Amino acid sequence: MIDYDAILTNVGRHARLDEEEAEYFISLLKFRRLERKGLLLKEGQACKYFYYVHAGALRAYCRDGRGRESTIMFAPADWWVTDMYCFLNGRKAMMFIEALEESEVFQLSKAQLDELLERPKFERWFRMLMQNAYTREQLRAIDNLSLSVEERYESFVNKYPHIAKQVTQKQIASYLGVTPEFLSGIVAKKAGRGRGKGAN
Amino acid sequence: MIDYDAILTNVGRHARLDEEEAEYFISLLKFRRLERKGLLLKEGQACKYFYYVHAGALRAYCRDGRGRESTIMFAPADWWVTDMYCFLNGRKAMMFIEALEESEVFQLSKAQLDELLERPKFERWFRMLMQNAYTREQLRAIDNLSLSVEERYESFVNKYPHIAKQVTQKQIASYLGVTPEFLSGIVAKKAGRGRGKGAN
DNA sequence: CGTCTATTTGAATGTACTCAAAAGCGGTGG
DNA sequence: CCACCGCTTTTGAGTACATTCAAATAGACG
Repeated sequence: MIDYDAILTNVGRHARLDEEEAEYFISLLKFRRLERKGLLLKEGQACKYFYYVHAGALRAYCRDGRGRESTIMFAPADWWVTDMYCFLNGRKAMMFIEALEESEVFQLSKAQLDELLERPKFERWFRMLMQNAYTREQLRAIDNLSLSVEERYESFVNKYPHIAKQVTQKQIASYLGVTPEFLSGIVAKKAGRGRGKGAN
Repeated sequence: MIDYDAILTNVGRHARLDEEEAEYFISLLKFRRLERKGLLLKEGQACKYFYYVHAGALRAYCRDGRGRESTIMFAPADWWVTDMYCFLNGRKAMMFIEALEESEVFQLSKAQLDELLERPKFERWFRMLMQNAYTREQLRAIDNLSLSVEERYESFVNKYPHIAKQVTQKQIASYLGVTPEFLSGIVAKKAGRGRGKGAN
């Protein structure tokens, strides 16, 4: 019925699972479907689950005092996402996680993850996820500290060309930490300079 | 001769080691002393080691095209530090790691870490390090995206009061991503408003 | 004590934001 | 299929935030 191939392949990238392990892993997952703009998590809620995006795309963002949104990360198909700090430490969520389009996810609770982590193979798998997430965040921090907005935009598009096509410019602006109006100007300038390479 | 208590206590926070494990761990460490302004790592070098700060304090930073420095992290005593992305992926370093004062570190090579990670207890230890590092970076990213410079400065001082006293204002400015001149103004304004609370 | 660097101050400049309004685009219902 | 609605994108004027450059002062270290 439900297709577990993608998620097993994903986990398999860091842990070679045998039959029993694969079945055990799958037995913990709960499948969930979301309509466009549906929320998996709201600020203030308990953050109970770690999500694997099976289809569609999600966005995690925070809202500050004045209602401005900051996009923390995009999670297209085959990514894992949650408000990790709050999930791991049992705090109330600081983020919203929203479906950018109709999506399907598998969820894993904290207790289930802890159970998984008792097994060395799964601990390695999760260690690799955290390690990659950390280095990715660090590279992002370097970009934010040392590049101009234009360069950050380029860097984003280069790193995540697929995401850049999937999401609105406004959402990219909120990921880069600038206003949509300002990013619009930057993109127009680049398109002007770069004629010839453009689509169509 | 060399005092391993601190580093064993540090590791012990996430992994209860028995005699054999502690000795094995210690056998992998190389002790190293650094004078003030000494460099553990330079941009472009192979990043071979993961460092534990036994005494003193380090700073990891990048330099961009125009020579501007961005501080990635401070590593006071009892912290671990390296250019993690380059260390784990065998790339040439993007960062400098410098001693802010006379310091002592233990170093662990990539091969040694990989050996350690074959043991579940050490894998858990390292997983916890990566997990904490990731969530810390993510919280920093949220601060950078949603707070004003003044608020970011406050947040930094609240999170790391000890570091804030140990490092120069210029270094804090480069951590926050602003010029030292600008931060100077902010700090003066806060001190003016906050009279009465200030240190003598 | 002298040197080197950090910090402060200020003026001029540049970068990014706010607010407002128009134009574009996609989806929905009639 | 068309017309309308809501949201995104664009454009521009005015403003606020942050940088640059320069010079004076203050602190730290040898």
